[in-house]
Amino acid sequence: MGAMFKPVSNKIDFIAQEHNILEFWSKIGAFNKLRQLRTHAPRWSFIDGPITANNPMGVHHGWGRTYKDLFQRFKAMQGYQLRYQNGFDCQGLWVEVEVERELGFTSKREIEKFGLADFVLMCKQRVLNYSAVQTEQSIRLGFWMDWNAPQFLRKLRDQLGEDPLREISVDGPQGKVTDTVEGIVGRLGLPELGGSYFTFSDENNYTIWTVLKACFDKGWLYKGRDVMPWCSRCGTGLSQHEIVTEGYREITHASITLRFPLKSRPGENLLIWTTTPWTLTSNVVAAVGPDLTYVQVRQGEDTYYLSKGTLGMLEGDYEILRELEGREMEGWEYEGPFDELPAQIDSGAPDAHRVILWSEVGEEEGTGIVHIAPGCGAEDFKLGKEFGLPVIAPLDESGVFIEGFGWLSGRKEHGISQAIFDDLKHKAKIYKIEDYVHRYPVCWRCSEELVFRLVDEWFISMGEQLDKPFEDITEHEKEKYLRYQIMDVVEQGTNWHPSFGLDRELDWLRNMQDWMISKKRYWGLALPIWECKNCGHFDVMGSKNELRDRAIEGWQEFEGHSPHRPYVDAVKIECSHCGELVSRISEVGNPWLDAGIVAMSTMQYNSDREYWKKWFPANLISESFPGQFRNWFYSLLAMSTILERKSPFEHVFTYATLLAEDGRAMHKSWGNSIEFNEAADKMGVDVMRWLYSSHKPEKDLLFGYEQADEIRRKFLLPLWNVYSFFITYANIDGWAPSANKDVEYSLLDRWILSRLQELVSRVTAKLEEYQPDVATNEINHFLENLSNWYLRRSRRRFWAKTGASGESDRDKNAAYETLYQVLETLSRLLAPFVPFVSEVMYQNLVCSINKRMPESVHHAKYPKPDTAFMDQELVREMELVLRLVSLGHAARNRSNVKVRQPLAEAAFSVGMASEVDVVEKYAELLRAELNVKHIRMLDTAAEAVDYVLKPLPRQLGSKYGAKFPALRSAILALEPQKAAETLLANTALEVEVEGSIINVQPDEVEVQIEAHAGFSVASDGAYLAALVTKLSPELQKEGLAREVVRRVQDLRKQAQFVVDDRIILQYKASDYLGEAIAENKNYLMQETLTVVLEKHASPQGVMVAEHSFDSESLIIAIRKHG
RNA sequence: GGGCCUUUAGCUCAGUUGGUUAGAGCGUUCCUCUGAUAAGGGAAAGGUCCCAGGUUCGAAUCCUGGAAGGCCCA
Repeated sequence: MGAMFKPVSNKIDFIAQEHNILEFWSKIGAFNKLRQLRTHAPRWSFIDGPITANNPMGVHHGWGRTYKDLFQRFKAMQGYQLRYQNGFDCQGLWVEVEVERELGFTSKREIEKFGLADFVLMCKQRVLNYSAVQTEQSIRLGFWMDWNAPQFLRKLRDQLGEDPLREISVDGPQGKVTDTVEGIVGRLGLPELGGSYFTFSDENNYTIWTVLKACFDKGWLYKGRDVMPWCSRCGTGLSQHEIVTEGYREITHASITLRFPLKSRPGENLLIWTTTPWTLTSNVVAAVGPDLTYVQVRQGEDTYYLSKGTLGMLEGDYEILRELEGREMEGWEYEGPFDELPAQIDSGAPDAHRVILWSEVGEEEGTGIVHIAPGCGAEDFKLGKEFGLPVIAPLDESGVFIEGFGWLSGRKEHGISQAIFDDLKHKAKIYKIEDYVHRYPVCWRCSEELVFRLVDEWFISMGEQLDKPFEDITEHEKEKYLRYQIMDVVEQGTNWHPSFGLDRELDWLRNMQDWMISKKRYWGLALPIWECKNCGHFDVMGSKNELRDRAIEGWQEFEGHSPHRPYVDAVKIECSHCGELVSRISEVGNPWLDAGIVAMSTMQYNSDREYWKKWFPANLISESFPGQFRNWFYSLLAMSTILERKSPFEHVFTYATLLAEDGRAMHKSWGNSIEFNEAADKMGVDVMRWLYSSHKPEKDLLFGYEQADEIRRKFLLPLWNVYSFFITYANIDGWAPSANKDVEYSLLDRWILSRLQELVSRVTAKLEEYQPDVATNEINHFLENLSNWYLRRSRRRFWAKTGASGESDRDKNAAYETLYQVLETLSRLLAPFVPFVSEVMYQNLVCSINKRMPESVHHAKYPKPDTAFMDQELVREMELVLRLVSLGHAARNRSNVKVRQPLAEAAFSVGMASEVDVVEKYAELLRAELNVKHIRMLDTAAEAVDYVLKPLPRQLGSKYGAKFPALRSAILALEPQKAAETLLANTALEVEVEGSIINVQPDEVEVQIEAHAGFSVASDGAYLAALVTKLSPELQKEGLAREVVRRVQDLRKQAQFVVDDRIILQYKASDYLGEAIAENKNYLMQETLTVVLEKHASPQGVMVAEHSFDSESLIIAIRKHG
């Protein structure tokens, strides 16, 4: 017969094994075979949110990618076909910034000098480079996707650098594809090339054109003039999306309080406070709260106006002259701090300087009088419009003062504060200057402090924010406003996990401003807007063809290039209004357009609508929730709504933030960060994946080695040990699964099999409900049952000598059959979670035996619960047994008698009559586990001295409701012994409550019993275990014999004997111990596989050991027999 | 100021539709097992379930208000 399973070591290097499995998958083409196997299967659609291909991926990406792979594998095993298309996010400032850094550039001017064509090329190269890196890392994680070969991506990167226009041929799924290098790069992810999608692909860019055209047609696309956050280093504005989270820092600025002298009120001043002194150059008016109370105070010669609530900011003593309402100050004219500047004079600002009323003015900081510069702040700008004020915009795009600002012109805004203070000091305008700490916006890419600048940008209109609940929005209003269309789509077509995601998304939609889609940069979507400088009309191109048709100049220059700058900029069209030659606007697109279009572009919306219909909408998308409600989820929803008014996904699975083990964000400089590759090398990815998928997704995950180690010890090793145990003994016995399933299962077998089916059913349900954490909890619990109860109590059955008796052989076969079934099922059940170790188990348990089975566990079908094996009563009974066992161990602990010492008997009591049978039914299990000779119920009459009745609230409370307290006290008032006896005899108890008789059932009251002394006792509620601790000489000697057995086993281990090696054992023992050995000779020989047992004056063998214990002494020596 | 989330043992976290004795792991102390062995098991100590009201026979759980922290938006 010989071994049928591959031998398994219990000393296992999981990480090396993972690498072997990766090789195995690659050798047999496991992924492609899976796709072939499911070619005609029903579809399950997943859209991957693109990962930014700008750096190696981190462990936080590992978290998300584990979920993606988990759900994909689960669905594949359930028999679905999937698209398996990974996505890379390619365009945008984050790539530009890194390339700039590489080139050592610090400004936009340097990029333009360097040349846009080459710069854009380098951006593409960087993306190709890191997409290769991330592909390798993802493969290492076990993430099955339709990956491009990393070496292919690297080759394209290099060829692009050599000559982007050289023609090359590459292999695609449908054959060779020939194009220029740039052309191939632009077609990555398309059907003819396969592999990951890249948001820089031509298809992706042109499909966005389709969306923008649709917006244009609906009148939702417009050019707006607004004051917005601006990074003067990057030379671009930041959208609301970009600034809200990552964009704020605690920063200390010098704040200034200064006086605005009032005209025609000599000696009287408004007191003004600001943290941005440079904006004072552009001051136009001052605002007060109409309902706030203001005071005029005297300090020395001068008097000041400020709000009453801010009096605390004054320095030194003051005298309050009068109080007045803000509205009384309306129209007061004042002298501005920079009225001498040409910009002020030319704009007419000095004549406009006056007090206006603004209800938003508060008293939390400053003086309650707010300086307003409509060219320097978003709210200021809005007010300026409202009041028809002059607008002064002082800064150019690199943050330098433009002409008209006197000594300031040509100087940078950054670092100008001191000079302005000096100037104001000279003009005697300063009241005080002090440091002020506040949250100030910074550029999320380069950390430069933002300024607010008046600029022209392009927007998609979200429509008005109507002041009424969503339910009251009319069809007409939805028709008109994109905001409500998206909300409609979200309400009707999406499910969020966890569910609060819905509220967050709706909250974002309710409040979001118009979507700024332009960016004054270089690497990104070329916004397809051609704006006429002559008449102001603009046209939007909805496709490449439309552009070709409209082109009157520059098409040759552009042809053959991806729709990126600078080539696309060469194309000019004729203005459809005035006939003027028109250029494209210079802006590129917001990168969330690139990611948001993928539900359309990657599924061939524009090229094969039938294909798109098959896969749209996605059944699932999944990303982490911080950020994505306003980013990817939003842009995906927006673009799908614009084109189809349908949700692009049915389910969104979201999860929180990954932090370091110390609970802080991971930062290289804090020394608490772990790189993905390092984690994979040290923890192994099965461990990482289990760590990720067992975490409750909506909570932040603290990732680190301690947790990983715990998972290895608590989950992976026990699993492996059970598996290794099985293989070891199956090989010794030459056992293999057979078709003959006529098996006589033991109670224990039927129990674990029932638990297994329960597990299969629960895990499946929880994965369907997007609760992988609950699923893994179930598995952990099962594994605990399996290794710490089933296997512990079944071991001896596997050791039984084959052929000893028909009964024992049948029992052993049942044990093998059971454990095999459990492990084989587990290998499939666990495959989506831990694809490596489950593959190893499956290969050996299934493929070694039967070559006709699916070649990989990931080709197999997910287990389905077999109700024939389910036995809920058995499961409940075993729960009770486990409880009693635990009490038995506790009683031993208390008595300080070790388990190795057999005891005469254990007596139990239980809370309910129905449970008495369970003790009898499982007596053998209890006996063996607790190492006692006899199991019985506690003799309630003779041994129990005290009873306590415990009315059960769950049963009685729900049955009798408000009567419960009265019933409860009535039961407690009964004579306990008599009542207990009634109940334990399984008969109902008659209780009088408020004049009526209630029949209390035996399972509605627990009976607690307390036992005599003479036992070692442990109890938990009604449950009690008592051990008779008095030892007879026989028991004592048996205990000693077991001591000897353990020491022999230990010696076998040290000698590195195989578990079925037979041995010759020589020993020398003190007298009493000698007797114990002689009297337990058979037991000892059997346990230790001793064939020859010899008493010897000086024991000899390959291993010798000397022991003394329990006042006895022992020398033992072993050697192999035969 | 508004929306969402969180608050349970020293630490990290579970806690099903409300059930009167709130659990796990880590850490600490002790015990134990040894055919899973550079593991395993058990016990002890450790709790105002953030606070205050309310609903209910009964609240960690449901409701209201508040506090602290986080995220998002003004």
